Amino acid sequence: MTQDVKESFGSPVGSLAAKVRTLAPSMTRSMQRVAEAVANDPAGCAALTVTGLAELTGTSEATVVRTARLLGYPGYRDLRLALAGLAAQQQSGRAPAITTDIAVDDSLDDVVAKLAYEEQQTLADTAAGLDTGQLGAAVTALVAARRTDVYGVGASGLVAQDLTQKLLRIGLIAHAHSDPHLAVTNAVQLRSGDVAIAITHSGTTGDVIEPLRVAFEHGATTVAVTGRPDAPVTQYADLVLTTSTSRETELRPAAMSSRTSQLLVVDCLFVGVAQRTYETAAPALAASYEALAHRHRSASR
Amino acid sequence: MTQDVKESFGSPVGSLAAKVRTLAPSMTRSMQRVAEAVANDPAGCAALTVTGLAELTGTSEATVVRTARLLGYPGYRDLRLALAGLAAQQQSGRAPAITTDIAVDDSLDDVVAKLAYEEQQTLADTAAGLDTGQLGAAVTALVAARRTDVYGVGASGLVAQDLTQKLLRIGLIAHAHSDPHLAVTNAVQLRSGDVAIAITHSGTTGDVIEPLRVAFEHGATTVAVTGRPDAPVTQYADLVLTTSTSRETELRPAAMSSRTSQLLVVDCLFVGVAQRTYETAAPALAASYEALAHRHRSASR
DNA sequence: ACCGAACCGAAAATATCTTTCATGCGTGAC
DNA sequence: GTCACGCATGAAAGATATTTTCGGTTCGGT
Repeated sequence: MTQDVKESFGSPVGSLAAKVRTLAPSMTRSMQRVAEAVANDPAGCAALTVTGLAELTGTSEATVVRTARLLGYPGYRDLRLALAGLAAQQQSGRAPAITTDIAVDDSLDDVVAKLAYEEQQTLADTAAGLDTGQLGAAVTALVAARRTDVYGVGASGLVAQDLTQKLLRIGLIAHAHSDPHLAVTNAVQLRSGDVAIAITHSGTTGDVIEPLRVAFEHGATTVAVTGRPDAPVTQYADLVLTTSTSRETELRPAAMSSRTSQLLVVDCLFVGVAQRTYETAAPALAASYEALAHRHRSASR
Repeated sequence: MTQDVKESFGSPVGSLAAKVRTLAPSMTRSMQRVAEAVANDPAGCAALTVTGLAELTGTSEATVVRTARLLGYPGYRDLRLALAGLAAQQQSGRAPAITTDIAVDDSLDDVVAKLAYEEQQTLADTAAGLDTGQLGAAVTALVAARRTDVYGVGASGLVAQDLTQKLLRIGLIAHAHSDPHLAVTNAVQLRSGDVAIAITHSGTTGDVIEPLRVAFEHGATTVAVTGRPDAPVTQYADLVLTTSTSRETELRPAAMSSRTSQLLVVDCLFVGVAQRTYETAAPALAASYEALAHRHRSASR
């Protein structure tokens, strides 16, 4: 009954800060000012009218509305409701635990705690921002695919491999490509009914975009896993799965949190596919487990 | 209509319901209808305009506003904001109810939520169980090492590669080996002052234990990253970093959570090393970032 | 039955939000 | 260096939502 609450606000409430971070790069200066104000003080902004917020940020009503739209709400009115919700949530939940960045002179205990906390944050943000519609469509495509190619270079290449490893274990035909030349030559083989997945945080990695483009033009179902839903890579993507973007700090490159985020998306894809193909996936998983058993020495007790 | 539906929730919700009850006697019939609707379904009402709520309750806008005033708000607008907050709180209150395993017939929304939750758990467990003494010793060894070899096969192989990628970016000499033969032949080259790291969840993977043993016997500082601190692999490990082990379920192989756990350990190692070598690490990170820039297409705007 | 008071909703008045459009600024091409 | 183009931006018009006003209606008391 009240299950569909969050839908009526346009999007999950908790993810606003994450969404601001994700979309900030694609915003204009004025819009960024508005977004920042909103992210910094949800409660305060919820109390303001369009005009008020426009004055506060030194912009115009139109800009405020545009920002609200970009954040996924039909208009400012709805953004405001969401903000009110956020504020209430924030207030009821205990201290937001605003930890500082990792510093050079932090103790190892601090490092461990902060890293764990930040990765947890990343997971929460990703889960909140993931479009299950797109995810479902991607799963459907994967289940039906004759073959699946996954493109990724650098840190994303490892995620690509992780995905293919998993898919192979449940009997799907999947390959990961990190060599851009081989990726393109393989992409040419793809056709309708096949799936191509590009993994790139920035969404601008040419080495990954190129094979996806080729796959796209050959009629394959193309999926982009990226932190920038408006990046070039999405141009050739039938489906876009957005990973979260977190503050990058000197000691903690973006690669770190984007990897966590990408892996969650990949896991979701995998579990989704495993569910749909349960009849074959379950025995396949068991079989691969069995096959590996002899490579393990018996554990000491 | 069920008057007592929302009793079980926290004070904020209860307070509204209580206020409605308290004030009900002093309300006129139409106002009671409005108040009741609001108390029964805050979320639903928050989505409605004055006109909408008036129609829903079969009354007029004026009555709705009057009711809002009676409940202590300046007008309907503010009541609506409060309702949105209430709804959000209510929603978040029921969130921690995800304790069950992922089932075949779970919706994708559930899958995403459960996976994120479980991985968050895994991170917390890992952070709690990590021995910072051992971690510090491992960091010290890495910083001083002439070269570092990392062994891992299967999913752990990707973690091994992740670690080497990171170490390379801050100027350390590191290699990942997933081919057991090559791993052993390379391990022979190691000597005192070098570091060998074995990554294996079960701690029983022969292909990984063997090169670690060789490295150990050649005097290298050996580190085991494993979920079983008493497994065979630790026999040849000077230092043991324990990853957390979570319940394995049919649709969620252990590889999934062990990977999350291993990656956190690896990140901690990396940041630890980066801290200690900050003078050289920071510029090296910046340089590698710079070098990659030209491989990215300019972002769209 | 008549009076008065309070309730109520239709519609006007106001506030708020949204859209449109002209302006100016920056950017890239020539 | 200059020009043309596109895009961000805010002012103001237009649309919608909220608040107020006001007259009709109901109901209890006399």
